[in-house]
Amino acid sequence: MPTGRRPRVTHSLENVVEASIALLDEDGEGALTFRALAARLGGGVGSIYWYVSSKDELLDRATDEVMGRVLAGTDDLVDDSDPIGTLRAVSLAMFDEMVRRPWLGSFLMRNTGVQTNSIRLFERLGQQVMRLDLSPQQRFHAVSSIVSYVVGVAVDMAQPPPKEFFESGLEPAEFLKAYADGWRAYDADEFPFLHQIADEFERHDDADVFRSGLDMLLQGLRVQAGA
Amino acid sequence: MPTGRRPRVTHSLENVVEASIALLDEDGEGALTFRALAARLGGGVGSIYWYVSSKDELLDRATDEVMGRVLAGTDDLVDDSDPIGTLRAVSLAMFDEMVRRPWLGSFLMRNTGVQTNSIRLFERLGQQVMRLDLSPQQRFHAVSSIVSYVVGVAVDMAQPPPKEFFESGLEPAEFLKAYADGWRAYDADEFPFLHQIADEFERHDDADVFRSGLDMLLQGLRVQAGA
DNA sequence: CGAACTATAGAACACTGTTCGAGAAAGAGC
DNA sequence: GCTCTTTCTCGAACAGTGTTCTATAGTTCG
Repeated sequence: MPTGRRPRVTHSLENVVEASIALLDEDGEGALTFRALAARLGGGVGSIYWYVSSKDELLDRATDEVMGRVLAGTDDLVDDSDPIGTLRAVSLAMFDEMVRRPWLGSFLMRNTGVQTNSIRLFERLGQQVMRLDLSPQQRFHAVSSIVSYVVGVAVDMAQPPPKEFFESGLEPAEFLKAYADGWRAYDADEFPFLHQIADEFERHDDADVFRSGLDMLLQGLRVQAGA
Repeated sequence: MPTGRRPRVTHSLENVVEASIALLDEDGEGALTFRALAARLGGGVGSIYWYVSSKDELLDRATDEVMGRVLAGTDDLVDDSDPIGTLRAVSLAMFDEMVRRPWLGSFLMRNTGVQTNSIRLFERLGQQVMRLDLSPQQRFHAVSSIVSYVVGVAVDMAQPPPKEFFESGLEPAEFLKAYADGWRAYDADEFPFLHQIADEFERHDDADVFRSGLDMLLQGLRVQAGA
């Protein structure tokens, strides 16, 4: 029984990581500060350092936690009879999670010492590539490239729309149009590609773009494996 | 003639951007602070805000400046008779610059409103893709994917080696080995891929990996274009 | 009960980007 | 020569950050 004063709060690593993820989900990367986190946990700033030795470690732990969920969620996507199909399915699952949590991309693959689940995902992709007729070096290159591509798209999506978006309260579609109009403002003779592409960009879907590039990559892999 | 007191310094946007790039080159992203920048310019902190309205803009300007140099440096790489070869050459030039300046990757493609040269590079890639037999949508997807891949690799390389590297003063090669040993410490049955790959990783060259993935991507593009 | 350990709390520190206002330098008009 | 205006410099001050430190509350265990 507390002796009258406000009772002290008690934390745990799970609590801390969970609250961190919640803050990141709600308001993005900038919302995760030790003070905001402490307030959410109902305690003091210093306490967090009992469980985590720096903000970097906190971010790594949060990232690793959601990567763990991705890993678990892709368990039944593994189909050993179709390695490339599995590569595709797992990559798409990662993409989905990145759509759900745009902050993920910024921290992915930062400190593989702590982010064990990222390594597990790396391994999962690798095991599929092992079923293809490739040299170890080719396998290493293939998985590295897929990861780089996924991370690249992730970074793209991690960028919040400029603040003008929030200020002028435009719909996402309208904002896309405004962006495309920015391209159309360039000189048509000097920038033919920008003009040809503006329409596509205006009605594009991130998932389509992602899938398209992924399929190019996998097609290249297929050719390399001599299928 | 100054009246005895220390004479005032005079700046320019070029000066400011130049000094920023120098700081970034010398000690990385963390070294660029307004105070360090002011000290280097021999003036006060406030003056910088006359030329630039925020640190984000400063970073955008610095990034755009070096992208401009990449753009200029790739002028003579353009070979209209070999679109895919040109895509490859331009991408490799970007990779080279990212090796030289690891901080580049972190800021690439952040604010296309300010980073005009990034758009020009986008256009340069696009014009090559326009020579292939593809739909506008396919072209848009192709260039976006290449850029995502390049940025993904850039981000990989932007990560400074953990501080243990500086502390223990290891050679780069030894550090790579230490990293590979970390992989070998995982259970061999559960992580067959990690083990098969450890040797490759230990003696890998970033440029090889980059080229390999790029070629996969371009091979996929070639197939799509029905060549 | 008392000692040892685990864990919490919040003030204090060093550092960041940014704002602000005072004022110096340089022209423009007369 | 003198003003008035504009352009630009400067550094103190502010709000916010991650991190460190120390006091101390709660718990465990002998």
